[in-house]
Amino acid sequence: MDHRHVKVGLSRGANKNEEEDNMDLRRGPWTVEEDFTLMNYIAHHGEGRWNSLARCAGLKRTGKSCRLRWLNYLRPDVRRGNITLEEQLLILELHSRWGNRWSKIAQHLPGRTDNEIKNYWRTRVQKHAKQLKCDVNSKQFKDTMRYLWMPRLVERIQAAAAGSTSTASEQVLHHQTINPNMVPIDHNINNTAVTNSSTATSSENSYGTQVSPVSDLTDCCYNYPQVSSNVNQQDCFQVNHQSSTQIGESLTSPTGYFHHATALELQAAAMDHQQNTSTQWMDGGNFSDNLWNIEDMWFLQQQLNNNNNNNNNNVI
DNA sequence: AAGAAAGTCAACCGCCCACGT
DNA sequence: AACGTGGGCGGTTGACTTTCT
Repeated sequence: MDHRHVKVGLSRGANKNEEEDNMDLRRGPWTVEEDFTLMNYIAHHGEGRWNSLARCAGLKRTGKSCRLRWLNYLRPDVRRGNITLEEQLLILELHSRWGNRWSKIAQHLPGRTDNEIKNYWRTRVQKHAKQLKCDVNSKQFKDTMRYLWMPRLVERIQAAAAGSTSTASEQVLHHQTINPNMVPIDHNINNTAVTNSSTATSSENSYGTQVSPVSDLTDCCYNYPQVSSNVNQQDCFQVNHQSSTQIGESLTSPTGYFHHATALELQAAAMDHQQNTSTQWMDGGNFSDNLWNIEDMWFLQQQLNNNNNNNNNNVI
């Protein structure tokens, strides 16, 4: 570990005393001793007034650094480990509503920090926007999230709930049959599901943060390389519009798979959304109803068809 | 086996705003 | 009103790990 001692320049508005205090401040990764010092001080004196806290605690850190370390790592209610399927779904939904308002999104994911959610978005979601060669804020990408990723996430939530007592292969079967109107054709999807379902343990990286192999968003869009390599986008999934009347029977509201608090938060968020007039994905108060609007799926299918026609025309 | 590339995440930076004086 | 200060926020960096070739 490289524990650097760095001369830190003056922040805006810093006075002469602070200039002296700011000299020889530590930067970089926190040591166990520093963590203990900070936790101990906050336990006795509480948080806030971070600059004076840093001084009084004897930490050679900026107040900001102390605050960040406390909020993102040391706080007792910080949840570490897998970002669950439900949390991923919530992040996608809330980001569609609020954009990069990470702290606001984090308020709806108890124990998660804005930094963690931001990192999740940048490393997992934006990566796939790149693969799609489209802007993360584009309508195409948002439609893809809404019509492809989110339904598939819900499917996986359902599969995880139903498959908690079933074998991996049964879970795959469940994945394939749970929605007869949206059948993944790309075998990579199923292979991925087999691989991931059979991998019961989570991979843990060096930072101690677990990334669930089952819940990772990547699994929901392994067909994107096809899209970006000019393979017919219809291969991503099929929608049998003629049998759309079966949808109501075959689909279950995803809300029921959220834990109670999250469901309430979603409802609150939906109410909040209703008060906003900006165009968003969910034009109503009921998240599940809108998520599972088959007419929307049909709409996207038409969009994809149009896109393909345009692409073909361009090629010709 | 080794180097390159990609992925991950803690930590930092700079801007901004609220509040006190 | 103007200024100083603390703190919150989103964007970015870079160290480290994992995966790929």
